Amino acid sequence: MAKDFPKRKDNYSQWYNDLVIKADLAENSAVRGCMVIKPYGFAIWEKMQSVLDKMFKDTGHVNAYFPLFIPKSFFSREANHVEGFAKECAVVTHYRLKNNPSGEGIVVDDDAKLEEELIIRPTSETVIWDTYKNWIQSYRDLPLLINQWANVVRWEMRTRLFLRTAEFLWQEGHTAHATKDEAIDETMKILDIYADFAEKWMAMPVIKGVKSPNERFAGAVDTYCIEALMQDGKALQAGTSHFLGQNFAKAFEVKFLNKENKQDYVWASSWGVSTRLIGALIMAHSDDSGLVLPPKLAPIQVAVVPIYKKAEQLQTISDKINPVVKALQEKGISVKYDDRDTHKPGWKFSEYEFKGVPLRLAIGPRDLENNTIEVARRDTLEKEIVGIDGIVDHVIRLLDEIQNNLYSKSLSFRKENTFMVDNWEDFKAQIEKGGFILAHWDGTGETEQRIKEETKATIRTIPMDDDKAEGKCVFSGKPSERRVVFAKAY
RNA sequence: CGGGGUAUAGCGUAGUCCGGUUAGCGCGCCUGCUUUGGGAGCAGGAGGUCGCAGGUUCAAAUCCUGCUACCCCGACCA
Repeated sequence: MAKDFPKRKDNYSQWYNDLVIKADLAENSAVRGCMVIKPYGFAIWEKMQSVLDKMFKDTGHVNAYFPLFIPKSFFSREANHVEGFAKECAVVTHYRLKNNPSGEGIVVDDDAKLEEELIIRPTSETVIWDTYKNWIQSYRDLPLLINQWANVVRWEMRTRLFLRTAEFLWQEGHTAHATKDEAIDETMKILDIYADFAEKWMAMPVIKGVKSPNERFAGAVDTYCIEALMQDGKALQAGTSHFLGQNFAKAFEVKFLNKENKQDYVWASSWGVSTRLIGALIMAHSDDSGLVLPPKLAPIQVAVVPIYKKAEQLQTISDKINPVVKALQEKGISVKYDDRDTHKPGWKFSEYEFKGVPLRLAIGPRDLENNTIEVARRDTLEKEIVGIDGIVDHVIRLLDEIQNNLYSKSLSFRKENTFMVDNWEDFKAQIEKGGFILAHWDGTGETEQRIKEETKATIRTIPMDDDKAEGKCVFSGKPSERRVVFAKAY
């Protein structure tokens, strides 16, 4: 399986594409730009979902579901919004097929043309705000804190598994608030949740910040994001949280009576993360031996491989290991005891290694004799023989260590690939090599555009945590009040 | 959506330029025996509308036209 597997340094995008396919995460479908998420890949998404869903619910959000189809007229209500999405919408125009009157097959029935075309949602702000209008009359109806897990469609020109597909799965939160401050607080709260999730669960360090106007979500007042650095030196936007101001409230006439008995427009936020996170996860940790998964999101955390010659030997091993498997499961660890006799141990080793299972235990006749077990960790590819008696605690400790190790490795990588740059020549040279560039920017869209044209690099984010330090724009030399993060991006 | 490339068994490929036996090979798959601590060995076997649709020809994987999908590079984007 890992035979003929490309190395990252030779061809990074080939490496990624092959990894997704060979690790059995997803494949291309019969429909252009759409993917089939296979069980192993979907299991990662399910883990992500369950963690995020709990985080949302713990902060007072509830789930609901809004329709896949959006009437075309809804879209034109918010001018920036429609402009941002119009070019990539799939449109339903008919509701019936019929047998081809002049031959084989089946054709669209022209008599079944829809009065008004339906857009397949690229995002749900419009249909949701059209609904919220009916739900909100008074400040007592606020805040409204709703999330939905859904699929959306954006007709992308160029697609890549997980990173950009025409259809993808995500969650989209849509909240309504009585005051501006409350809506901004919500936007920030979610950004913190996303950053927490990325760092604590995905073991992937991120920079929190705000997008420049050019990169802002269509219809938002401000777009906040978490931005991660991939191993090839390109940036990946991993999540976004938008402060929508009163833009959608005004577009959809969502007003409420405040405590002073005055009509006001509702303040809003929206936020989302998608199956793109799986792409981020893959690129953050995996190596030339295949996928590497952080224990907290790995569908299988521990694989156990018995080594035996005859059936009665397997029985002896199973008798020895089953209590261990059970004890691990009782600690909440997902263990796969792989006693299939259709594959050999060496084959299984390679399989679990390539699929990124964090820990592998192997037990054979020698171990039975010595009361030991072999432990192999995926992150370092190290193996050790340990006594079987303390194995449960050892495994728990190791999983924790692997989780932390992956995070600190990613963090060191980011530090080594983040550069302060103060002149234009250095900027151009460094962008070619990749990484995050911290440079001064004069704050204008023109400069941002010029830099993009000359180097392909964009402002990934204007960091929130940094200390401000004045300087001169790396491109124009005009005054700048802070450094921003430049990079080439996915 | 523009430029370039590719499409032959589940996967990877030879053959295509220059049309002509039964489309060849490796991996995988099936059966049997021997194996099993890093992707086993030997023997036998199954598996092909040559991406799809037309056309040229006595004859098409091979030549021509159209279409589709994927990959790379651009523009667009989570």
